[in-house]
Amino acid sequence: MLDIKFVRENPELVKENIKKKFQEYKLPLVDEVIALDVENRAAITEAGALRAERNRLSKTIGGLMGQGKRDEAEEVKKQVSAQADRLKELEAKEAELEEKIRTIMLNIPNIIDASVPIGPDDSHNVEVQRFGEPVVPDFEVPYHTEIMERFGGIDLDSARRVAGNGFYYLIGDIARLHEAVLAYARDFMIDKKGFTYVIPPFMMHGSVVQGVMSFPEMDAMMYKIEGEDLYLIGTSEHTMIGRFVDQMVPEEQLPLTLTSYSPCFRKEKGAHGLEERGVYRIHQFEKQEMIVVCKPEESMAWYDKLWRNSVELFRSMDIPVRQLECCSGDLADLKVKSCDIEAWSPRQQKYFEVCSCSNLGDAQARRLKIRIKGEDGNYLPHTLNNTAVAPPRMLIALLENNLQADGSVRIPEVLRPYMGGKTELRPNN
RNA sequence: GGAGAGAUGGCUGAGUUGGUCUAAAGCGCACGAUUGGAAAUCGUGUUCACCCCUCAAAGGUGACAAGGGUUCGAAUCCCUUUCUCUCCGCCA
Repeated sequence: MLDIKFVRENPELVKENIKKKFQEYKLPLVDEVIALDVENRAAITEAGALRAERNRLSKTIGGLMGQGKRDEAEEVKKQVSAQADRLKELEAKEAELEEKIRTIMLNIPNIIDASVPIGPDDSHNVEVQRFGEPVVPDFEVPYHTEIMERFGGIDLDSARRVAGNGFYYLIGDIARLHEAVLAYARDFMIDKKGFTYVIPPFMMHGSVVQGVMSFPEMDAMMYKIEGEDLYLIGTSEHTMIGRFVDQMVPEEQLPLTLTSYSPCFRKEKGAHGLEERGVYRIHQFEKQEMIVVCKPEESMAWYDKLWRNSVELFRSMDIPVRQLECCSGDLADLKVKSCDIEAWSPRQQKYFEVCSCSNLGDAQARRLKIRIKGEDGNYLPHTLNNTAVAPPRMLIALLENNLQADGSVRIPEVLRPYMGGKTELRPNN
């Protein structure tokens, strides 16, 4: 979310930015919101003057009452009452205008970074760099659930009976591999990158949900607990960032470099390709996440560090990846710059998304009123987030890339301590 | 889940028969005086958002958990919600 003052002072820049994002239909919003802002400030000024007058008269009444001059006090009361209607009218107008302005501001996209490639949709995203050789083995790589089944590692049929489509039982070594990946990623972020490990709440109040996402997003993603004002989180970012909403953070604490673990629950309403026989897009998964809150001038450096962390992490598990930069049209409105880290799928012989790294600039901080108490005054920090690992989806890449010709799966060295020292998984039969 | 008590500035904490609350006092912090330097002492200052404004200053409005209500006027009275503490119950 942009600052209304910024829009007021730089309307042309904001419009240029909207064009870059191929959202021409939003252009009229700029002039509209500026007009509403003028009206709103006029109302605020007039209401302020009326309240000042009311406060002054009320004090007079207090004085008169104290002296026992009841009749005179009654006279002054009438004067105050005379203004009451106008003030009420203005207050209603203020509330209405503010709501309208906020709604529009939420729809005006953040100013994207100058380096973001321009394009209308995800087909124009740009592959920046590949890391590791995308190997195509000379044997057939089966569908990921089939690999898991060879180890007796997955039961989707029972999961469907118990919870419905989009859930899974992971069993035995596959379940253990799932946890190994999370534990390794956690330790990687703690020990190698110096991030602070956090386990946040996995549920939150409706007011927090409304703070961290828009209504359509909420409707499409969030599960609600019946009879309670509680929602299951769709990502730990919800409660990790929610922690700072309306807070003033001392500058000494920056940069906040956090790595959080949580299960994630998503309705995936309207999402195509909720696959019946896989764990690619599902209602429940687990994620190790990176969150950074930093000074504005440092956010781009952190952005580069964050996506490189993901690359390093995946390469250490022998998974080839590439960095795919989101073009302007594919960039969510809140984001300044964003890229996906995609893992190589030998079966499909293409890359698929496993991490998403975003620099939100100060948009999220402004929207959620997260502020930094600095030496030279207060300011809005920049916020960033990135996926470390999100299994079971990432297990698809892990299994496919480490599958051997004889049907066994090699366990990457870094994961072995978390697998009881095993070097490979052997099929049951 | 039941009963009771609470939520006030960076912290502690007064204020609850509505009216100089323009939120006491203390601590902390910043600056200054004093000192060879420091401690102690003394003095001054010390929330945020918004409006007004070329800038600054001055001024204005709002904010005492959140939201709503009563009133000429609410930290104070009423309602709803959230959270905290104590006791009981239940529980990994």
